[in-house]
Amino acid sequence: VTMDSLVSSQLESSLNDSVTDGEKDHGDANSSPQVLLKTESEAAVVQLSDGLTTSVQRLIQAPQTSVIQSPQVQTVQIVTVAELEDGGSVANTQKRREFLSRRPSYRKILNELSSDSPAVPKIDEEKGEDEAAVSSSSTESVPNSIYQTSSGQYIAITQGRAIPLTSPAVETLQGAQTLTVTGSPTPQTGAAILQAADSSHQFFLQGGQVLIQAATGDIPAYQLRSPNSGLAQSIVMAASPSSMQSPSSQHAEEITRKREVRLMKNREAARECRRKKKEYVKCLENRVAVLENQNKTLIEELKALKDIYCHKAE
DNA sequence: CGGTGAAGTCGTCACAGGGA
DNA sequence: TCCCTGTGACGACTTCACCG
Repeated sequence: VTMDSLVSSQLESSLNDSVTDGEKDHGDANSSPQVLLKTESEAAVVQLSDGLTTSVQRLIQAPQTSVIQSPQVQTVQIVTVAELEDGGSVANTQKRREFLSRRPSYRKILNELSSDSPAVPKIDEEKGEDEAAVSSSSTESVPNSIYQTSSGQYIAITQGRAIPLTSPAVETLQGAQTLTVTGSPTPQTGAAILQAADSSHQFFLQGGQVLIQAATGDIPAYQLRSPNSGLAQSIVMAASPSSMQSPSSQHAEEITRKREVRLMKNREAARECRRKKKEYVKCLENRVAVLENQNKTLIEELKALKDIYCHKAE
């Protein structure tokens, strides 16, 4: 193994791709693949023993004066496994895009990191497990989000599905009508069950939200309200498109609805992705701090050993 | 106090990859 | 092959600090 410098522990890519794991395998240098590392300005080229060439980026650079060159703790960050082309004929942007699109998800990366190091927190596979626990009935589920489409349809997104909502039994309340029709099996103040239009799903309205009919007429409008505050959080329209439109426009309506559902889901996905990305970056920063500390400790330890050795030699 | 640039946030699009 | 999900890119918008 030849290495010019101590490089950062593999962070970005899967641990399976890492050359060695400095935190874990201090005494297991033999199992590491052979690498030849040629440092360049920012990145370095690593040739693995199996002939695979890859680009390596140095995240943490050891001080130039460092004398620690133990092969056991040398780790590299593999940025891309795309083969390096001699002429570099592919445009930079294209390469960059290729690299970016091939990155594994933050969840994957973090979970792999966490499986290696218990200090690294895992990202939950499923968001809202606690919420799901609230629901006990098999037909009950907790919608991640309730939306109104531009066509006026009121839908809930749950378990990756968009489900239209309606009211199977409407109670009249002094000009306002509640869509909250059944009590929760586990009674909870302000909690309610909402029945899906296809009767296949019921939704548990959390946070004491109730659905109030806010307008009468051809297109009923509903508001999500908290019983405590009484403030309307949003106005939604629960009319079914098919009840108002000709069959010819239903197709276009369906396309629009599908598009809106897709946009909605993508919006949520983007939010979730950004959240994970932040978590991931935070995790990396923590790891950098840990490794820096470790490095510092090792340098001090080495200095102390050197001192002892020099004293003995004298 | 208004103009301005940097940084952050959000929604949308495009696309790769995985599962059915 | 199709559909869905995750994620980078991009533009629009907001917030904030700085400056004249």
